[in-house]
Amino acid sequence: METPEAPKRTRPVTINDIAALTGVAASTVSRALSKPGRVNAVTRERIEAAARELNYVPNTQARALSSGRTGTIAVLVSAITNPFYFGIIRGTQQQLKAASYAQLLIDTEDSGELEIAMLHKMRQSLDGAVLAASRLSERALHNLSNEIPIVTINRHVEGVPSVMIDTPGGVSQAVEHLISLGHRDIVYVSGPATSWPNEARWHAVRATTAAHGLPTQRIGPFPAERLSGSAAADALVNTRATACVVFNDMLAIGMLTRLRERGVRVPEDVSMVGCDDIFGADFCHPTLTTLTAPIEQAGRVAVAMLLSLITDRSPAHTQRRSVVLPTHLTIRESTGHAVAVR
Amino acid sequence: METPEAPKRTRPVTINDIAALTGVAASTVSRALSKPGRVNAVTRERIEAAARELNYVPNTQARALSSGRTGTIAVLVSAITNPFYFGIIRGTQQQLKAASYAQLLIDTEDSGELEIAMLHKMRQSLDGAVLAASRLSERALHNLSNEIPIVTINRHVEGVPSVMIDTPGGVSQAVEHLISLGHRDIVYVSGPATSWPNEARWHAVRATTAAHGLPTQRIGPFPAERLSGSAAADALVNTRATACVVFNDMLAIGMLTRLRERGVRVPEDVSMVGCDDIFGADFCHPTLTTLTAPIEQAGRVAVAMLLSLITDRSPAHTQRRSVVLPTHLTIRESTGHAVAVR
DNA sequence: ATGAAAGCGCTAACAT
DNA sequence: ATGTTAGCGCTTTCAT
Repeated sequence: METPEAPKRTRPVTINDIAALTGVAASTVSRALSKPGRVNAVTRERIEAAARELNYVPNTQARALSSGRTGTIAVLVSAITNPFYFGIIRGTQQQLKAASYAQLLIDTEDSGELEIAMLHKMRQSLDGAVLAASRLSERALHNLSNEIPIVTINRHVEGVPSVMIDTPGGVSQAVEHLISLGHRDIVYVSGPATSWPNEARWHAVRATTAAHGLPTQRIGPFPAERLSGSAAADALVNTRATACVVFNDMLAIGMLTRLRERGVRVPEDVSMVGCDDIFGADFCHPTLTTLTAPIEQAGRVAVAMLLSLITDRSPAHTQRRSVVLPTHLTIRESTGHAVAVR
Repeated sequence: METPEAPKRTRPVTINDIAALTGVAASTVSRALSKPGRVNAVTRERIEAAARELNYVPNTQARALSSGRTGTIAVLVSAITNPFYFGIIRGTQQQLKAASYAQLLIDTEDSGELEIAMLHKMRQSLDGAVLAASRLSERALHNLSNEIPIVTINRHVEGVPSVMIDTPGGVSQAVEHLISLGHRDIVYVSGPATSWPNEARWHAVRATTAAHGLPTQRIGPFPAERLSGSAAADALVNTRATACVVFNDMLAIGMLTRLRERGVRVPEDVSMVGCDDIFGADFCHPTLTTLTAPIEQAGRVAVAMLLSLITDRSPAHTQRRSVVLPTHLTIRESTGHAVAVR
């Protein structure tokens, strides 16, 4: 690395230093560095050489101030503890790094107010934002989208570009799987009432069971946390259902723990399907049958869309407004044949 | 929220607008907003009222450009997939938000080159950095620390403020625990060779076994990933040891999976102790006896130190240069009595 | 193709 | 206590 050896804090090199060294104007240096091609090839090379020699690093603040582009993208997650968001963040990180953007991480703590407040405050220091799990109203999202480029994940609002993970589609598959195992009494364990995907998953469960002429019910809502699993598990036992689809793996893993404590065997007594396939779903006990979501990919795609939104001059209608990523059912140990009688 | 209703993108409000509205100079507005107390109470209130009315949001770039303070702290992690770092990030996030700092997340991909390159490039857009798991040499860290305020986590270099999680101290406790269960042949499963904590943990294992007159050996090094657990597990079986201390939980959980596949029972055939107590250590199978580290707290403390480093005018020697956070042994299912014969 | 000059929004001396 | 004036480093017209 060309790190300066001197430990003393020294005045950073600016384009003026390069200009002085090469005998051109500062504006030429700026052009040579930010839009090569708009400058003579040989002078550009001289400038680049000088920049390298002086170990020049552009000042992003100054650039942002005059150009309006900050080179920073915010990624908003609703609760940084949830491994689901680890995957998202990992995906966005990869894609942003590849495009030389910086990633500002914001935890909205599941609060729509905080979400809008943060975005509003940082609006000027951002080129755009990825909203993973927005709690905002359709209208708020719509307005926001006119203020600053945004892409949502798992939240669809007309006119706002989004990446949807097709968990509802997968849920149908999961329910079919349970039915094929002989289950006739399937309940949906509901996540937070404010969660958009939660509603979608519930509808998918209901539609699929209905198509088979089976009844269904939902229990909850429960916070999507491991600790809430206890309450959810107890509620589940009370229903006397033989199988359940759980809002997400986080909650499902919490339920598994509680069921074990109570001596309810999975899958012998009750089968369970989770959603997401987060870190841990493959090594909990029993391992969890779940809807594997392309989480990391969702992060990558969201950033790709956002950057094209920012960069492209193409008219809005040319842009892909929304993409849907498929999920698939990963069958592990937590689902099995229904027993004849409970 | 005081979000403007108009969806049209409009020129942001500046201090000049406030100045014009209140009839004072822009500099007074600046003072009133950033250092109240240096301005008359009533004019300040008028200014604040106007700012509120116009829905003013300071432009961080401009502020950074002229003041040199960016209000941004970088947090560098070596591999964003590891849940250990999510604990750190959660801690830093909390503390930074409380102090109204923005958090820039950087994944160094376990590369010292990337680490120094990123920091060097962003030096001017940062007020400081938290290095969780630095791969840099002592000298590089020392130099860096003169360029920009940094606090390291789990890496001690003279003159560089650090937060140390006392896992080595806990390791001794873990080894005592195993010895008390009758184990006489304990191996250390090594993490990455470049990892500083890895060495410290190994030394602690060796010192403690030696104090009891017992032999010990290490196997590895292995990357601290779940997949590497297979190789580590196979190597462990070959040693015929009855117990092991593993570099971290990530690797340990990977080993658990492999041992199960091979029909090696934990803890009946072999006992295992991990390090960190990451997400998953309490629900893997069997649940993992491990050294619980105050991960989130480490993140919080690191930020607190960093901010005081940045803010305080107190002379360097007044600053806490280093803090050590204790760990404790959490006993779960993966450790048990040694069998007489293998 | 290049240079000169005017800001971007804010802060920080320096005056008053 | 407040106003005036210079920039911070860069990009961007507008000339040449």
